[in-house]
Amino acid sequence: MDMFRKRCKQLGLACTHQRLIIYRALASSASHPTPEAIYDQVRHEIPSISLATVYKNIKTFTEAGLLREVSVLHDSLRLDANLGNHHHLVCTRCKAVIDIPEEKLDPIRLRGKLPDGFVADRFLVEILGLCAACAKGRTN
Amino acid sequence: MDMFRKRCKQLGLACTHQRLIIYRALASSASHPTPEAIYDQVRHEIPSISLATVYKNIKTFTEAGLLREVSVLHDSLRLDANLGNHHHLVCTRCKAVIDIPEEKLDPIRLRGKLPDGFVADRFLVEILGLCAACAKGRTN
DNA sequence: CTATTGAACGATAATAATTATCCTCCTGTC
DNA sequence: GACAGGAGGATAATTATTATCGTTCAATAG
Ligand SMILES: [Mn+2]
Ligand SMILES: [Mn+2]
Ligand SMILES: [Zn+2]
Ligand SMILES: [Zn+2]
Repeated sequence: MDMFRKRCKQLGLACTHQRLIIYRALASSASHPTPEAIYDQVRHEIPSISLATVYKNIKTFTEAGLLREVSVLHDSLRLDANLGNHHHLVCTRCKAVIDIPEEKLDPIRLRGKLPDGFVADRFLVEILGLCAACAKGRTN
Repeated sequence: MDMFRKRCKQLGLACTHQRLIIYRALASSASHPTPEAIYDQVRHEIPSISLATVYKNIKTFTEAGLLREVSVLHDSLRLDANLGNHHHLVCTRCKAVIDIPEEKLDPIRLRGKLPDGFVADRFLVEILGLCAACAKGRTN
């Protein structure tokens, strides 16, 4: 956890008490928590912390590469009337979603058994990257 | 598009003018639109339509299996401090996210070239299904 | 074709999630 | 220890989504 201090220095971020606790809460969790869940966790140690601080630091950490968002498209509901099996290209910058046929990938196959009693229904594959427009220039 | 009338009858849904136009907007779009985008599109034909109607019918269609949501976890931000390569099991009922090592799947590999000028960065795989608790009983 | 009726619609309020604002305070540096 | 700028806290504002409720319309029976 002293490694966190170093990373902050590298990144030019102040290593505040709040940041340390927030990061520790995240790093010690296996549940992929929401901002609210982190807030609830952190309040055990810093009862006076503001939810806005949690949000701000989540963003800061994510931009710094200390954290990842589990889903790129969580900001707004996106719908698909194409019920056939296919995958998606997702532009991480403009959030464009482009169909690609499933034959464009080697088949997705499990090796061995899943943990717990998890019952799998289907595989969802997103190829993250930049769409043509975003890959080129600034303006999209 | 007359097939839509049939599906509605099968499902016990009234085939309203609004539903027809909303569904047509979705079916004819390749962009995986947001509810707002559908609303804007539909308003060309039904200027008086309510945004709430669009939301309600999106939900109706999704529950009926006429539509799919592109991302299962769009409702709230979920964070991950595990930066190593791994995949996720996602419970579609309680939204639990569980890590699985990438060796649990055959490697994801592209066959041939991607369309457009899309520049891929990484593959994101989610195994959708039910977690142990949700697979068993009602209460979770 | 008309009457009937429950489902669906439109308007809008309410809730939830996230971001912005602004003033105060603390970390990092000298 | 003093200083400056970034960071935190409180809270307002914004955005996304859902709930409420009175009115209207699609489906069906007569
Ligand atoms: Mn699609
Ligand atoms: Mn993970
Ligand atoms: Zn793009
Ligand atoms: Zn579950």
